Amino acid sequence: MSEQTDPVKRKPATSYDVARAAGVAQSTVSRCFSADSLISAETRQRVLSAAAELGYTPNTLARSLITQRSNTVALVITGYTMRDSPNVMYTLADALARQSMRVMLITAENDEDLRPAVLDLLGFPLDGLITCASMHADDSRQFLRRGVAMVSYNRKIEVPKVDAVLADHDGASRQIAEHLVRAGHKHLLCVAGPEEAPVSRERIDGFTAAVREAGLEVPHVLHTDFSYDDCKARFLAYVGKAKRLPQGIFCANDELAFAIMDACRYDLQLRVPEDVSIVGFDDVAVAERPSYLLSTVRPPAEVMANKAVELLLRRIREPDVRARTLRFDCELVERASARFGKP
Amino acid sequence: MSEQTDPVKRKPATSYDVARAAGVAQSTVSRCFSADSLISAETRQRVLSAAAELGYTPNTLARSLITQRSNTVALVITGYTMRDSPNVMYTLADALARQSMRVMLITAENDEDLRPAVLDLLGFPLDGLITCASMHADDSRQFLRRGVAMVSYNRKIEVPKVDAVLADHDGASRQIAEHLVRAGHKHLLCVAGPEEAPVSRERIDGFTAAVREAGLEVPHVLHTDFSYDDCKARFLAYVGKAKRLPQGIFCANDELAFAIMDACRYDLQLRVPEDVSIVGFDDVAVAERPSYLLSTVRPPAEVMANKAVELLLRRIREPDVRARTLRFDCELVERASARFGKP
DNA sequence: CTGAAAGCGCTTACAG
DNA sequence: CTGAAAGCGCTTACAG
Repeated sequence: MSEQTDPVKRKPATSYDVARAAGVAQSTVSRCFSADSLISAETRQRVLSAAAELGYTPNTLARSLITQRSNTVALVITGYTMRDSPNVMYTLADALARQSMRVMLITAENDEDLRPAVLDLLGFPLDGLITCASMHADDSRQFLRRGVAMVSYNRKIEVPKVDAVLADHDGASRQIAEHLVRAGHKHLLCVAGPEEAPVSRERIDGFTAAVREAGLEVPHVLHTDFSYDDCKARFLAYVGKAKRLPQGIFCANDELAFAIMDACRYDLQLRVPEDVSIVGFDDVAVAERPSYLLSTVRPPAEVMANKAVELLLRRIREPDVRARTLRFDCELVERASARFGKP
Repeated sequence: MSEQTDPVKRKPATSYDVARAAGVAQSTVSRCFSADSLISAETRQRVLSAAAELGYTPNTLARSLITQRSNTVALVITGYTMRDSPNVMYTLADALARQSMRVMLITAENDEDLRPAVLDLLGFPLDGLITCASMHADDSRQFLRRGVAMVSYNRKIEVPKVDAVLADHDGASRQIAEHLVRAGHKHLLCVAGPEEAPVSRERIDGFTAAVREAGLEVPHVLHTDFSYDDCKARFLAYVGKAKRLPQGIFCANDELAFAIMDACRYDLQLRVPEDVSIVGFDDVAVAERPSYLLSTVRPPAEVMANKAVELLLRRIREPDVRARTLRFDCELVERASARFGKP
């Protein structure tokens, strides 16, 4: 039986192996792989070619242990948010990668399921963490205590030293309400996610507050699990036993609005917007297609994601500056699915 | 000026700190945090409460360095795939998390941009890597050489010891072709992604091969950048100067099919499927909505993702078993957008 | 410019 | 059951 080493099982080469091959000290090898070290061109050349020969790359884990920088940022996100706005996630990950940060992805179906995975991360010396989900204040403090910089994306957070990037859902929802009221809609309906979904809640609250302030009857809120099917079913059930059809429907996001629009058109044979105005939120790609032409609200998601990364990097550099909350205006996108009243 | 330590800047407690607080050796502390160590209940109790007091969690980096297991798997995925099938990514990440694996996310807009980020990862002692993008064979070998288990998701890969999980795009596309031919469609068109997109190519190749074998004229292939707008524009331009309209259109994915359907209905005033049959691929959620009712193909994406993780774990345990390629049948989903001929 | 040495925070034989 | 010691693979003062 030969002693040939199988390349698959061979352990990666270390700086000692390279040092031996190049006839230098291990510390010299190390210097060749850090940016600003004084190394003679000739030595560097020899070391680098020995390294290439052995397929050597410095072990970043060992490096992190000693530099106390892991160059790793955790991205915490629920399955729902990921499926619903994959682009937010892509933009965050991409912006991080461009800053030479590694991205650790923490995901689970909802905030509660996320928690064990998040806590498990306490043992990993992260440089930073961006959360697109609501975290327990206690958990956040644990991370802060370990020196992890934190930024919250689209979730309010009341923990000191945690920055936040928020879309002004409240303001946009109020504008929608005002437009619908001004156009003469009297009977309004809201279609929301689950009771506890924070973004949905914010949007619906803003809308109903503005309707109340306009002196109209406060709209009924239909809660759903955010899915198309559930939304459609609940809406049809609601309409079935309601005294009258709503004239305007505000949905906490575009997917809900599509379900409502389909239900109105294909199940109830209503014309949109002649019989009913429908408004969504997010401006996903499908919204502008001719089959929907959904009036909606566009939060500046990419800008916000890039800003979140910027805030995070700043906080990594200066951990003790006061927490900043950046609030971004959303753009109203008026299409054919709703009658809006101009001021 | 007081010497009060700011909790935010305090370095995380180490096992030595806990040992001192509990009056035991550092190695004893370590034992309390590994599963199957012999520790007296009393000692463990004392150590654990000291640890809780200090907010101590073992540093997984240091642990990995010594155990040679990082419990980390890299997920390599392009922006396109991520936006197009966020659910694949979620399923992969979730399955990994359930196996107590950490997930490192590597993303970039396309295969080429992905490369630097992937190579950067060579320095991180991964346990495994799942790629949803095409990797250079050389790069794959570098990982294998470092003992990283690899699985390719929906990309053929010819490197030994790399497992693959594939949908049978070829077979499904051939079936679509046969159905369209049998229903009497003579003039067919294919709408593809970019020339080099591997999944798109596989689907289109299967379709055109079957059409050729059926003795019909080989369909023209319209290449697009996968975006709705580009697809629509190129299609309308093509139709504008074509001698006749195609009777059946096969699209490499559902998004392209939606663009084609909208163009047919709203720009060309054609009826679907009376004037033209349209078929997509993927069965995204929008496909079954009443505004589209798209006939399409459903690859068992969740099953495949779970299987990919299963293969990966198996290969982590047994690095040297022969490479396996699992090919999954897709389901034809017949809706209203195409006339299919029954055999 | 280069080397010898200490140390990052752990795990794990090895004794006792 | 517990402790002392070696070592995982690096970086970085400290000398020279």
